[in-house]
Amino acid sequence: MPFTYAYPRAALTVDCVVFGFDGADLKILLIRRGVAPFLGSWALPGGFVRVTETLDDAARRELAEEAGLTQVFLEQLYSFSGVDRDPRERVVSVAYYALVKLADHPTMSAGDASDAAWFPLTQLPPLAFDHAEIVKIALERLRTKVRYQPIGFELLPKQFTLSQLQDLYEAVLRTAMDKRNFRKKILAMGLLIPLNGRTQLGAHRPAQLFRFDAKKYAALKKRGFHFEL
Amino acid sequence: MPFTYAYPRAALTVDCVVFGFDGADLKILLIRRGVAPFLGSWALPGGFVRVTETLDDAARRELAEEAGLTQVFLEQLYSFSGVDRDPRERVVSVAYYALVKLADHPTMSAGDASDAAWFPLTQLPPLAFDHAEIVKIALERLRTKVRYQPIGFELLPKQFTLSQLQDLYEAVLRTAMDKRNFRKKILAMGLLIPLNGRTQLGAHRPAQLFRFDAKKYAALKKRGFHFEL
DNA sequence: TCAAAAGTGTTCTTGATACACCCATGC
DNA sequence: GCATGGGTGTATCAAGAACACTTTTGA
Repeated sequence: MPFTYAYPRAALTVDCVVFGFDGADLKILLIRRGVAPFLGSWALPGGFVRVTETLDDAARRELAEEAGLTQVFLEQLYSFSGVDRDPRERVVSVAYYALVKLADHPTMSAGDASDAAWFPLTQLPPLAFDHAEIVKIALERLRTKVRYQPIGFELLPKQFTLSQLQDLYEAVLRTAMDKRNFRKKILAMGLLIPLNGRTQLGAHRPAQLFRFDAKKYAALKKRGFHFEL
Repeated sequence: MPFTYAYPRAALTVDCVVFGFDGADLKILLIRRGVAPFLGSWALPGGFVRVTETLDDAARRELAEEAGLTQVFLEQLYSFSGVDRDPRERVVSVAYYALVKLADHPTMSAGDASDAAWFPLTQLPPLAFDHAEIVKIALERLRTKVRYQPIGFELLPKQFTLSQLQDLYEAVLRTAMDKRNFRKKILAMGLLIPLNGRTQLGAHRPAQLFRFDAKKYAALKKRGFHFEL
């Protein structure tokens, strides 16, 4: 059932850079390709956009199909249009980045995709197409955005300790931060709600758990508040 | 000469939000449509992406064809994909925003487009398609970006006074700024080169002209400097 | 000489930085 | 009782905010 047009058209795809944090390293989710081209290579989850869906719809559908991920933070990143980025034909890809609570999706053994795995950013394998470039842009975006919007919480479990939060920021921004100043600043915003539960983990003093107060943030933002860390 | 594909494909367009500054108001460039749909309505300059060109190429080509603009600051903004955003068929549009030195392109009587005109942002006519939404997103981007990247200079002539620069920031950010503090801060960055010429304008004290030192900025940026105003 | 925009310093307040020790727990 | 990470306060320094008058020119 062919579809014909008066002028040639590029194919349209979405690709998703999915970030996760395991408490130590920032990681991204890759899928091993089961079809040519780049058969057997690692690639970003993604695929063709259907003519009946928006780009956001397509990105969410691909995340669900290829990685079993739903309900994740997802934001459009950039559109990539190099004329030869796909060896088969002209393909324009709209890239997204997603943030997932790795601890909540335990071990995350992927969906129906042939093969999916988390890679630390420092140990990425060679990637198909121009996906290395897309990852680079996504990382830049994450680094700048995490500083002035409270999106870091999307990478942590709903309940987290201040040390976990600081570890996350240090991993994303690749900088060491002073513990007292970090706690002072983040608590001064009044966006973290202390919970009565506690965490024990290993053999140490239990830490206070917090959750991010999204409603309060939304209200403050309307009144001109700017998150910044 | 039809082109056929196994699956239906969306058409792909680019649309450009072109900002200009006349010394008092921030303006955008609109084109009056000469074809259906929205015949006679005002719309953003833009058009279909050819299968042989990148998105950036397409945006620059459309700016040249429809508005006679070349050599302008141009940056990809966001991709819009509402299923019904074009009444004819499925069209995905990649939006760009451009900054032009309005004073250098004098009166800017447009290119070969049937009709082009500059509108102050406060007095925009109804726009075709979802272009009002695109303008809104572009304006948000401009407002956030102008504060931490030196792109404001793209809207001023190469030589400008500090008052012109401050007027620009006040127009874009819609805030009043203190003259002494503004000058102190911007000069402290060391990115403005004072010129020996002077401007006279009306019947007042001449003002020192400056130009932006793009080379110095590039060098500083590499060493971790962050522009911020 | 007047109107209009250019230009210039200091004080105060606020937020950022630097820094070291005790606490609670499991082993 | 010891190893491990959790938790806390102050003093200093830098940057941002507030603020009013003199200068230069053309008309």
